[in-house]
Amino acid sequence: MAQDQIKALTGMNDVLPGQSQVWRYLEGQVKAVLDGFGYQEIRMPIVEQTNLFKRSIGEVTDIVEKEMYTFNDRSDRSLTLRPEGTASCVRACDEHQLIANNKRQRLWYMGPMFRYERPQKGRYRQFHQIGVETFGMASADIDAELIIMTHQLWQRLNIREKVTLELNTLGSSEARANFKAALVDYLSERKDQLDEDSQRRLSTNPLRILDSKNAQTQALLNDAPNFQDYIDEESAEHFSHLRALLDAVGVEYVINPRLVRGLDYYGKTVFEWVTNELGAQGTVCAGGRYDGLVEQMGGKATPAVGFAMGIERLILMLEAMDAVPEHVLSYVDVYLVSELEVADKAMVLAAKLREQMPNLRLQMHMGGGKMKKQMKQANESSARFAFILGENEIANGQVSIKDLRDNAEQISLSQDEAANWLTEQLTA
RNA sequence: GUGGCCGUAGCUCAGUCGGUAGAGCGCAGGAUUGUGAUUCCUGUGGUCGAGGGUUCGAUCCCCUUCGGCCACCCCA
Repeated sequence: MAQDQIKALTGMNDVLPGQSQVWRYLEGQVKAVLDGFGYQEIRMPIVEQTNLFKRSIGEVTDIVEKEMYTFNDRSDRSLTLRPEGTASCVRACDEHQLIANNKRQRLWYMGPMFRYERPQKGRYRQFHQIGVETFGMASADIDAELIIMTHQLWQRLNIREKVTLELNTLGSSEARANFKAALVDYLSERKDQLDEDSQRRLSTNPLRILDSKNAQTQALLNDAPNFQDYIDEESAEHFSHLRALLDAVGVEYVINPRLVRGLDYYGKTVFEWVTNELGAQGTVCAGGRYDGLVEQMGGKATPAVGFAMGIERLILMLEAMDAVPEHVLSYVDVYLVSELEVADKAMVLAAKLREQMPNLRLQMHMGGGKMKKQMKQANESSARFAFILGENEIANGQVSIKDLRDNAEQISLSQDEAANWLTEQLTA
């Protein structure tokens, strides 16, 4: 290997052939579920004005303070590679009047996000999310729909048993502010008993202290102010409505009063799907309600709920659980080999088959070579069948077919019958 | 940003108490001029992550640096 070889940047990964098959499988399953619920795709730019993220995510969050890929372009404007999708989505919806006058929208997007963090398992500097955002719907039924939708996805992906839904409500901004003040009062008096990180969070993001992994801090929190005493009535009703809907549909959840979420814009419902299959990065999908964000960003007050899931994390899960179906790795149905003398006839047969079967995945051997070599290529191609053309077959208008998976007897068919026979085999 | 572990062939790893390296798998060819996945034979494989220091001599010891993995912080 060359020493001065240029390599991919830290935390930015190539998705190689084979891996990409799994990505396409996952994306396909997600799209199928989204289609089933009538959600529409929206595609936003990957780069935005830096201020968009500062305004939406919150100036004092870690994302904005130290994790953004921010640079000046040639016109000296400050631009940022998006660290998440919600801000861009809200911007696009407002800019194009998609949510004017509380018009309802159910939207999704998929693509790369960028955060300058130290990579570790399930966390990369360029990572990929599938995000879902809904606008114009204030009642808890849409919160429930989103959760039910993800629940259905886990079932489709066969990972349902290994993910747990954690649920909480953050209440109204007033309730949250009151609670935050009380919490800060309580903890400030006991500051010396807090772990170092939590002491810092006391001034930056006190609610996050609830999330602390430090045992002593958690013990201290047992006697701290309880959010139940601060929650506003409307949020409490919203939450119980959501719970009733999930109960009715049979989606199980765990109430986690200490689930807070890092971004400033969340209020009322927050949820996370977590797993212990992935080491430290156990959150596979997370979201919540952000009724205040659209207005905060200069639009009209518009209720909104959404979530995002991490594609890399889901793929790690699929692999950890061995939940990738066999057929996903196959990318060829038929591998066509031929003797050099009839290679042009093979081209003609391939063209004919492709015309008759638009969905057929047919790969042709190129460059001739010995039959042994061609068959070896066929075997490695993931094809189920090798189609063999030699002078004998051409003389009889036939094609020989070998099943590469089981050791069935090789057969010969008339070339005209091949398409029908294949259709039968591949749909069986 | 902080901490721990690790960098030897395409991959997984061994090794040299300091004398410029080896296995398995893979890959290529052949046994088998119309047949893969099994078997057998042959071949291909490396500036031992990079730079510097000590030394007659460094892949090995020391320093620096880069990269990877995992964890903290934080998040999908």
